[in-house]
Amino acid sequence: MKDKTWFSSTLLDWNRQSNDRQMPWKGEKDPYLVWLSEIILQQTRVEQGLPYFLRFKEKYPTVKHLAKAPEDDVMRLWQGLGYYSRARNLHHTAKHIASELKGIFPATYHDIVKLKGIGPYTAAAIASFIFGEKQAVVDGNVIRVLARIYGIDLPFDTTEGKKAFSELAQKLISDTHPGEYNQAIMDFGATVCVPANPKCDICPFADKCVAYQENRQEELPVRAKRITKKERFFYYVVLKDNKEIIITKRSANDIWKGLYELPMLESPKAIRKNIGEAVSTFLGKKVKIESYSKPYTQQLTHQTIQSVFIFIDGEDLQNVHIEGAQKVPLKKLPTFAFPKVVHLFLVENSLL
DNA sequence: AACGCGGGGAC
DNA sequence: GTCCCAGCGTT
Repeated sequence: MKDKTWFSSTLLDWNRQSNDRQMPWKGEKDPYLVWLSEIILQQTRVEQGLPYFLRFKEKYPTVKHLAKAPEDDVMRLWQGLGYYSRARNLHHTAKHIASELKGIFPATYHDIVKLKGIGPYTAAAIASFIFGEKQAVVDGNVIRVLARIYGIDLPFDTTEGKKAFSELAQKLISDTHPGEYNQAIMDFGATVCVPANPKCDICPFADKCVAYQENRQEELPVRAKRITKKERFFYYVVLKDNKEIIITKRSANDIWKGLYELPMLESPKAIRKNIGEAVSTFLGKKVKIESYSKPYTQQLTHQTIQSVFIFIDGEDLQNVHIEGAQKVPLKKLPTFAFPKVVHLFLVENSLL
């Protein structure tokens, strides 16, 4: 019979009998390290985030180490992981904790959720794992597990849907072992109730699972909105001599904010001719194009970006003036964080 | 309430 | 190709 604790006790039984998922931050009692792991894992698979967690823990073992690091160093360590606002907010909050909170991490969900970069999910995770507070996490795993077992076809990416899943999650969480419960439901979603081809044959909920009983596993959960991709065309200008190169920092509220790149001209559509003119206008002086790199196509979640790198013939770096640009020794390039495509170009051309 | 934000892996 | 991933901040 489905009594009040049916869900949580079934889940905790599964966790103790069948869950062998190991991760370095599991059981961690230092709130800084749990916080760090949770930020890294936002919208990121464990396997992808793991090496980053180990590198951050090694380089910044405490919140104070992180707080006194230059932002460029933090971005450099985050390079390649994506969603770079996570790194900026992580650093911002580390400085806030070190200076305003005397290095002490807040101890309640209410106070934790106020921190920049920490929302309902991360606050619930930290509050329950570290402080034993009864706050249910709601992430992609939890939504999928609950949608299937309880047959919820309300779209989860709406205000109404979010509220419904949060309330159900909070109703189901274990009174006595909230932290273990939160960990278990996410492990369960990540290993058994997976998005495609869930392992219903070994699922302890199967006989009560609405989705399984009605064979609707692939239909649940329901998302309301579909992602629309936009196309963008980036034309990068390689301005270098034997020892220096010109780079710029992305500062607009756009993709890759906080990272560095080469001077770049963006076009709403592919420029098929007169690229020389466009580049000359961009640089404010007549230039002759020496050659082009191969086109680099990058598939991101919300946009497709095609980038071409343009080599300029006989350019004199002294006479180039680009707003916000800086000339740096080639040797120093490894200290800057670049978007994946720029990094790849630099590596393929032996500049990095 | 709606939108923007990376990169990688599974299918 | 599409979808999803230990979500969040901004507008």
